[in-house]
Amino acid sequence: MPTAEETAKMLERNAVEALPTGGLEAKLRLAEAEGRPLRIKLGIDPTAPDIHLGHTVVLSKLREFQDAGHTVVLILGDYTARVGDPSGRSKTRPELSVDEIDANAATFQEQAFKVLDADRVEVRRNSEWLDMSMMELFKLMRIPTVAQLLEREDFSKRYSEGSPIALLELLYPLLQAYDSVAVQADVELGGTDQKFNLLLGRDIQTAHDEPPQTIITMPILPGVDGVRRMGKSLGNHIGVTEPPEEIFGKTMSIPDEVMPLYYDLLLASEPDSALPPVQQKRELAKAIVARFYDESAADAAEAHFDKLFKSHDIPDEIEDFALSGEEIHLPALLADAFGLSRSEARRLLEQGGVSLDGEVVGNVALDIPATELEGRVLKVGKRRFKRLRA
RNA sequence: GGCGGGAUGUCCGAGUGGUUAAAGGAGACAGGCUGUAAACCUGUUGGCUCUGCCUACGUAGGUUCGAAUCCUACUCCCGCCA
Repeated sequence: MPTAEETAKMLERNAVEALPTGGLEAKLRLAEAEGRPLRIKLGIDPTAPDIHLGHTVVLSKLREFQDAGHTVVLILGDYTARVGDPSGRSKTRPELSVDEIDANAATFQEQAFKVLDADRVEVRRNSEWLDMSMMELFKLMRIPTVAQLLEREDFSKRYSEGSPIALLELLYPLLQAYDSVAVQADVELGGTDQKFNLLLGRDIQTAHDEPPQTIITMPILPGVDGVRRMGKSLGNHIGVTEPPEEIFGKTMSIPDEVMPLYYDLLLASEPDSALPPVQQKRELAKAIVARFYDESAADAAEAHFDKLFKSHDIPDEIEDFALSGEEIHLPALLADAFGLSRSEARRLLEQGGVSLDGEVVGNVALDIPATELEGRVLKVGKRRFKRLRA
């Protein structure tokens, strides 16, 4: 049985900050003394339907807590999603409909269980308690000052450059903080961008005569561009439910510089420096696929990758696309098959980005009889394929 | 409530009556090089029945041969005063 000190050290591995210093260890001792598991809180606002690798950094840390015998309280922020977390944002979040939020919450929960142990988790929705009375809200609003809120970098930046900040956004941290009161959190996790919100939770708990939580911030995983944080709205994410080939391919496209970070945050290991970089990245990509699927899927994804990008072959399975009509107008075909506009299709043709059975199609003969296209493989760019069927 | 400033393409941002589908940058896409990496080079980046046509500079009108550019109203944002 590891001591509280050892456990705390293990759990604080690769965290950016754990505050207050020694707080986690004290919480662990308390749990031991009271003979109960700690309640580890994570709040996720279901603003987008899918969980991506960025989320899994924090989820994996939660898993470690679970494995150490503690309870995870996963809060689906169905109520806060309607407010919109301003953290790190340069503009107000778009408003989501209740239906969207519900649908997102459902898939989120399901996907979170790809990482979490379903037996040691309590799933809550913050609409359970945030639909509060004005008096309760006033109590919250007495605690932080306007100056404290405006000092945050995201707000102060927006304020100084003249971008609007809705009063509601100022309120967001309070709501998240109140979640900690509602679920009696011992520890709360979040990305480094959540530090303010997490710390405010401590003040709000104290004001409600509850012991303040310990907070742990985790590093932010950069997206496939290697620069900005991974986020669906930034289009640089790798979703955990994406097909194995996609996860593999997207992982291969990350810049080398962030590879060690990916290894550390996603696999809790280091790249094998004896291997050439490309091999290191392959191992990374395979390990990530294997984590969300299995070894054989990882091997298949790698094989698929090689086929496409090493031997410039076509993939084993290509979706069929039914041709309609006798004479096929190429731009129209491309537009329908790949969801492009016809103008876009024309440009691609001009630039040699379209090929049929491996042969580049220029923009000369734009009308082709359907019979000539039957069974041929249409390719756009490097990785979009359709098999044509008359 | 009063006064002043502002709203431009995916984003940022130039443009104050006439080759302006709108400079520049970012992003994205395609091609080259490669390790489908990054960097770098080239091209493209509103739509279409595509050597032309249509639609676009917050919204709706107006002035003019001609408007993103001038006028009026409205909407929204920012600031100052209260």
